[in-house]
Amino acid sequence: MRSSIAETSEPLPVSAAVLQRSLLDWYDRHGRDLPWRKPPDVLDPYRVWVSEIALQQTQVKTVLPYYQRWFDRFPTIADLAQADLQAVLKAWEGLGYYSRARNLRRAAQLVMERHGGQFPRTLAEAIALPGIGRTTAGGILSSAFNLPLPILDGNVKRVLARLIALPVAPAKALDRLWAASEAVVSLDRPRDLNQALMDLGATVCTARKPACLVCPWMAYCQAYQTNQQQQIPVSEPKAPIPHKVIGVAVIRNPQGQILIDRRPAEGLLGGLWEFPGGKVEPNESIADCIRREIQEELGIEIAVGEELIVVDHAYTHFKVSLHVHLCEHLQGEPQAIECDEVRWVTLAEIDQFPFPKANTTIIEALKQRFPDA
DNA sequence: TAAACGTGGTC
DNA sequence: TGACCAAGTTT
Repeated sequence: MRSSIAETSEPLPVSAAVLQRSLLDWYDRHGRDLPWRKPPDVLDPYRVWVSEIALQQTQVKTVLPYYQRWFDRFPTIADLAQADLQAVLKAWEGLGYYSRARNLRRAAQLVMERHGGQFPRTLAEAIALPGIGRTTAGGILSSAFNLPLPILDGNVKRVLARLIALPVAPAKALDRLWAASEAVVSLDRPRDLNQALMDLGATVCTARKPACLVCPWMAYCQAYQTNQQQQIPVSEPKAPIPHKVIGVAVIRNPQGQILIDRRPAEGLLGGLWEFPGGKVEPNESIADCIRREIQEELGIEIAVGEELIVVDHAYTHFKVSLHVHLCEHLQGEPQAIECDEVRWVTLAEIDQFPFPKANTTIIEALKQRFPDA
């Protein structure tokens, strides 16, 4: 019994066989040559898994320099499972979305416990691991084991939204997009088909100025055929993001050491180190803010000195201006009140700790200011 | 369901 | 400079 147009309409504008043949032929000639895509890497589920996690919301070019380095440090799932969280975060430093690194390590431990150190081969078992959703699971299993499972990452959403001329934002039509992805997955070459979909999105069916004239799906693309490729996919309105002004302290002691703290394990930049500080309240000076925050967070008194640098940084859902001042420790033993740990370190030691990007900018400024330290 | 969660590149 | 975008998952 068919109940609605939406449920009964075909998921694809032409047969899957036609789409598969044209796309795979294009992929054989124009697909990208990526390390996790060819043997021996593609035959190692661990390598494919790490690449899929690193590539979440992250472009290939950004991931490339991290990829081999990761396996130098954590050659096997067992090595990752046993590694210190701090070492894992240091290897991930700069990639962002640090819950990915925490989840990767935790999932490695679960693979050891549940699957004897072998990455599981079923969708349900893969999705049960932290940090692996349906897209990543499909990506890993199709790539590593050539299983016919659909994916729906940003590239595929855009490609399929254009192919079917989706009239609403992809987030509002995930069921239809998953159905289209499932319909187009090749039974012969699922690995190549999925990789081809992503390559098409990354290199031809791009967000801005898609190269429709060289697209293997030009003749079938409902967006192109109706000249809507610039308007599709429909974008969602985005909420304005707040801008916070933060006072930050570089606190030095008479030995020339600097005080850093480790952020709580979960949440924003969880487990990473930083220079202490906090949000400037209305009608509060930067210096007053820094003194107050350091008293509240670390329980010590400091003297706030000259400004070292102002760092503007944009996160996904807010922006900050870090007003960083050089400070002197006056009295009190630093306590980890609103963080997980505090340490005095020298500039020579500081590179051993994982820091978020905005703080590495501060470290660079410090090294310039104190080149002999 | 919507917000939280990083960073680098482009226009 | 600011807005937008890029191989999403979690809560």
